[in-house]
Amino acid sequence: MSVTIKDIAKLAGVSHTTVSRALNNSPLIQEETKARIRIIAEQLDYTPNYSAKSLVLDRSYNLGLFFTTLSNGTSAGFFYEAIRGVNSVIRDRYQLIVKGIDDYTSFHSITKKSFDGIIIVSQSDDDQPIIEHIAAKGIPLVVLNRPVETAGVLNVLSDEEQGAFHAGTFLVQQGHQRIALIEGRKGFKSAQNRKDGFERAMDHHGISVPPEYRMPGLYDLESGHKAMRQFLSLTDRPTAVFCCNDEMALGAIKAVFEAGLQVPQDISVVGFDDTVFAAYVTPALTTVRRPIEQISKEGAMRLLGNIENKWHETEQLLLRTELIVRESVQSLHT
Amino acid sequence: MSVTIKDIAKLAGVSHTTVSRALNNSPLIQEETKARIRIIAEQLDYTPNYSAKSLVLDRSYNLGLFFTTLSNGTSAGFFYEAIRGVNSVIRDRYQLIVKGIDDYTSFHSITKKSFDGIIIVSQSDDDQPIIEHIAAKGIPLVVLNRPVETAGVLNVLSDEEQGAFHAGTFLVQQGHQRIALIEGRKGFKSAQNRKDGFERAMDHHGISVPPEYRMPGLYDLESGHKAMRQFLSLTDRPTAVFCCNDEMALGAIKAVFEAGLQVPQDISVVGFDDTVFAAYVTPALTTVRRPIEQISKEGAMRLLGNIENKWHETEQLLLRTELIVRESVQSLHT
DNA sequence: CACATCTATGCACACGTTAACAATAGTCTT
DNA sequence: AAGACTATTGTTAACGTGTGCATAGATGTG
Repeated sequence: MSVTIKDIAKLAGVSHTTVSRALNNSPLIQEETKARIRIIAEQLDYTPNYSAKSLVLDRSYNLGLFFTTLSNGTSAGFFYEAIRGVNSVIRDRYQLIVKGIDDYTSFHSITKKSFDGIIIVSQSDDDQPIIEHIAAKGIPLVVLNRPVETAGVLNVLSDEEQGAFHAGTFLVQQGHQRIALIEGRKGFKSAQNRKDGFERAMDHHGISVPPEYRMPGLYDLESGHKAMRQFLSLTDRPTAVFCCNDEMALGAIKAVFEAGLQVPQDISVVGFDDTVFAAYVTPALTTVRRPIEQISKEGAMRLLGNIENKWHETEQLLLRTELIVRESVQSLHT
Repeated sequence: MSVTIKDIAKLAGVSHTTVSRALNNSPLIQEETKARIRIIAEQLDYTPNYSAKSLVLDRSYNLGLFFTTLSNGTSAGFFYEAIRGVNSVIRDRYQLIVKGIDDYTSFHSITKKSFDGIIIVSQSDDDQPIIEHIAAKGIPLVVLNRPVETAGVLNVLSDEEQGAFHAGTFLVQQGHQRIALIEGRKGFKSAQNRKDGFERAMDHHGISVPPEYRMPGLYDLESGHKAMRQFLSLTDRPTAVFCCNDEMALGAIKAVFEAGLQVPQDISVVGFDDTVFAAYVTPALTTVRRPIEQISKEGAMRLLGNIENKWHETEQLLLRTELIVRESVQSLHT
């Protein structure tokens, strides 16, 4: 039905071996012959059968891009930027297969034959089993966004603990003492890191955060909203709230306005991630920027290097986060 | 290196054909034999080589999910919901390959062998060539989000013109007369539809929209911001602005606040899409909801039906949009 | 000129799987 | 009891491509 190298061979009056070599630009074939074969291939609109190639070359031309989950807790902006970053690096060379790890009932089908390499955007320690599985199968792997110790696994992430530390410190420097925290989704590593960084900042500046100034969150708008309402109901309410991501910050700000109060005049809010809308909400959100697209690009480049040079570099790459000061924090200094 | 059916055959003392049949649960094989072979396969941790299967079965187990572009103009929320919807339908049965159409330099590699089916989330008439190409190759195809006439192509979309008509009508009903428009990205079909619906509403209610009440936009925050600044500089500024998506609406609202004015007291704003944050901005955004996840699920289901039953249903499915009234529109009736 | 060397091409097989056809043994029918 | 039929398994080829080895002609070499 579709055109094969044998069809080309027949028309060119050569063996299919010669066609194969010609199309792969083997030095064994005369330039003249190559040219002739290429023209015929072109005319017949020949496309190689990748299944056949894969079978004999033992390469799948597939890269996996796995997220902890596609259903919940992964923010859209994050997801988008990650895919975009990876895609911009791999372009034509591989097909990008997107999956949620929680969609797998068994890792059985993840083999060296079906993936030339895998990128995991990991948000949770629960991803460890799949990481071990992939590493054990000897598939080139890079894990983004979460520190991983597994041998032979590349690792690219940003220093979120440090970012949160800066954000916390900034609040203190602006004169805040009563500072509350809305935590990230339980089980997500980033949630832990951000909380840790925040608390280190508080400790470092001798500020204590009482239990009623801590609320759990789910990284979504609604949980930020709910948490802030809780804070507002306190008799001694905080003057500033550190939210573990921008979406929760947005929900929190909403709650403040609904209570008839102002951000930042009555209460200051800090987010994390610097999502696209952070600059455009009112007030513009002070937040911590995390170079997601750079992380995914860097990760993809390292993965390709690893696949193609068969060269394992286990070093961890830690990219810097950056505090972006906008308008959502009030200085309490007279 | 890796386990094949021949290895299993050797251990089971049968031919590899029997193993193949057993693992595919062929009725030709005795239950007892099947059981024995399955156990051995399990023990050896056998995984079929999909390249080999593909080669002989002439199926790739791949579904393509193509977007007009991954780089620009596709909003993150939209992208996320589309992938999520499709993914939830296909689950284990296929691998989902995500691509931007503008990444293709040639459609040459898109063949029946490499994709069992394709879903295009199309935003622009410029996608027509690839649609024709895929249809010509006889690959099952469903186009989402944009009307398509090409024969044999399934089509699922929402009635955006109607949604925009409702939004425009709503503004008029609230007593607005001076109504401005921030358009969507040029070349995007949705931009045209939304504009058309809006204008039909204006015509229908006998309201004219002068040229200075029309600004181009790019579907992003910044262009909405810029357009609104333009409107605010008019001596006779509009009382309401219809923005062709929520992101531009958010940018527009920002511009209003920056000018020291209030939404909706001084100026009303309507968006389109009902993105996750629409309910959480201040004021909560009145907008048109578009069932993206439903569209993508419906599209994926139809595609699978088409692939598996080889059954072409060319009918177009038009899903309803819905006006979500929140707080960003002021009623001008006393 | 006989022999070695090099160049361009072909032959045959391999990759792992499925499927058409063949073969064998057992069961049923009349 | 012979022929037909059934149930189960095996033999062999096929899918499309790449590669080790053989081959044939050309060229060089002493």
